[in-house]
Amino acid sequence: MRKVTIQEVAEAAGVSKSTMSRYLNQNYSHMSVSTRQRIEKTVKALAYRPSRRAQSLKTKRSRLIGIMIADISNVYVSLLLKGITNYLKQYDYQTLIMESGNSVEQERQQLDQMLDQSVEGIILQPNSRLSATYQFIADAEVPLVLVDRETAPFRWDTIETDNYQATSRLSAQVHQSAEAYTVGLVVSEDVHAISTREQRLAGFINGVAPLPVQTVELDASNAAFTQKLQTLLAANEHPLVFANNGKVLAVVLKTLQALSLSVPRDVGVAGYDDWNWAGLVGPGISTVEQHPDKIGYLAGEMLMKLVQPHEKKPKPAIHTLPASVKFRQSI
Amino acid sequence: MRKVTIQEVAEAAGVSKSTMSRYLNQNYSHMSVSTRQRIEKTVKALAYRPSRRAQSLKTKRSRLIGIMIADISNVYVSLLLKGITNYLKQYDYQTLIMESGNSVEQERQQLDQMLDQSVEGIILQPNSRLSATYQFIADAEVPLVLVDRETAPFRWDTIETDNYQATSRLSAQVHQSAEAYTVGLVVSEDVHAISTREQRLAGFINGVAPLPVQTVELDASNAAFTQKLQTLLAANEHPLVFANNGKVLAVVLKTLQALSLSVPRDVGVAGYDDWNWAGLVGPGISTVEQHPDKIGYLAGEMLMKLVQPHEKKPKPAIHTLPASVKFRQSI
DNA sequence: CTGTTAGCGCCTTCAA
DNA sequence: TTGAAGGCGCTAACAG
Repeated sequence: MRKVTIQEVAEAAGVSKSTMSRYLNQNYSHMSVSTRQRIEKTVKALAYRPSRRAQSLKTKRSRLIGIMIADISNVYVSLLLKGITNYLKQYDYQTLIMESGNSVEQERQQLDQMLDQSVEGIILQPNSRLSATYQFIADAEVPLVLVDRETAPFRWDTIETDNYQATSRLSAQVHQSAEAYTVGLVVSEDVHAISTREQRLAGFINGVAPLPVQTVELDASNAAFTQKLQTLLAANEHPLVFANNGKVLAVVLKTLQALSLSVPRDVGVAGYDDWNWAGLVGPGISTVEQHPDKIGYLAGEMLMKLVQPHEKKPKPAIHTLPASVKFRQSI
Repeated sequence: MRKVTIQEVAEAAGVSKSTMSRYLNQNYSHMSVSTRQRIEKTVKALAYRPSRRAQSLKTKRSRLIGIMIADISNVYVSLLLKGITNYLKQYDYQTLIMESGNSVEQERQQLDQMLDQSVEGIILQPNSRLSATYQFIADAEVPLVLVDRETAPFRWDTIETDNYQATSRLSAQVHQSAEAYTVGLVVSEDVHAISTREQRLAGFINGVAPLPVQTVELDASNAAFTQKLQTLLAANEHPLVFANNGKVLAVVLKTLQALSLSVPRDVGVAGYDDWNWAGLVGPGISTVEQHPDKIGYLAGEMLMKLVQPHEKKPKPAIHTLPASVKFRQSI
């Protein structure tokens, strides 16, 4: 049962390809009712469905939108995707999802492939902080919306969390705490690679001020963190550990468990939670909860505005969404 | 900067479209080195990239494979996707990802759209248990691989976890426990809708036998579960609660926390864990950990075998992957 | 070694 | 109200 073409249905219905095409595009204006019904029946009988490829070759509309994220196994990202598809489902668009694996080169390759597939628009969680990196997308005249992270200088619609504010509010809780912390320890992946991480670090420093703040970078292993922590404890410090994202928070908690450290007696803990599980762990971990689904939904909305032919295009802007701060017993 | 076509590069390089096409498809066999280099330079200068749509219209190869899952925000699914893309990245294929929202009708619509986009193959987490539901895909001669769940009668390659075995092994731990459980309580979404859930229920009953087993269905709220649990406790039962998937486990744990019940003193808990967080919660929750990334990877591999033109097609089979059972203190 | 020609499946004037 | 013809960007014989 090979795919049937417009030619074949047309013949079966006893009309020309042009008439078929008119039917498909709902140009019923000047078509006799009888022809229309005849075509309708034939289409149903043959289970005919037009080929998008052929259509789009002609019309330049692929009905494809590209979504480029850093890591698809990330919970934040999966909720983001949920939000995007949730908005897009009312439209007749399909999503081409690719992941960059946090590599700028791979990202570029994948984006090129997206363009090759003639996507009509792109939602991007950028790996690079430079707008110039993505200029080629604008050159190809493909609408672009950034999510989660921003690039400089400002150029495209960007939807992100209010990281500075939220982190600041959460970490300021340290001043209400019965525990007397002597140092803040921010655990993060490469801080300066991504705008978001920098914003959170800055927010933390602001929130706990005048407490001194140290940072430790988390790579493949947790060795650096473990060592840093033990050094601090050996020096009789009382650290407040801050995990800069959900993945890091998981590592931090597992490390503390492995070291049999008590929270918040030995160390305080706070951080970003993507899983919504932090409330169940230990005494309840104080966290920032983002709303990636909302970010995705809004990104979908923005992109559709840019893609739809007849909408007036709004000026690009940065949209900052508030995050929820959950105060629990871990500080 | 509109997209440049093969025609334009050909003219710029002073060759015909055919020669350009040969270059693109690496048919260098009978092409003078000078032409080749000239083309190479022009292509680079104009930043030319061929249009996949046009190519595929001719060649019937879209380089697109469709992935249809039930719920994209599910952690299991995001790891599954990771596994698939992880395998596919060595090939030049893009993924069209859609979600069915656990609805058979929506699933059908989306699958139709996938076929409209001329995907070369489909990986499907089916919502229906009937193979007949998906016969139209076979009719369209599009290779199909099922993941996570199976349909009957057997017809396509299927990659899934060994749910019965794993659940059985985990729940058999009840016989080693110091706690004297009097009843098993399986919490699940609609058990008979999905093969996987039935397998787990059966495995649980087998593992805890001869302990009596009750079930409770989880819908939007946790009310039914809460009530059932309180009834059992009021009757002085000592229940072992089993959460049939990761989502349900989260609800169960949050409910127990809300009721201030102690684990395992008041109730024992075990279940399926998608997050890998269960070890951090309470006394450590005994769980089955699946390996969705491996399922995805294998699914990608199977599909590529079916899609690649020159491979000999293996007979379809059901591939059952073992899960890990983590014994912790919650039983 | 390279160009000419004829489509792939559909849409879109232009005529009839 | 309908059909014929041309073309979207590319590939693949077939010539030369």
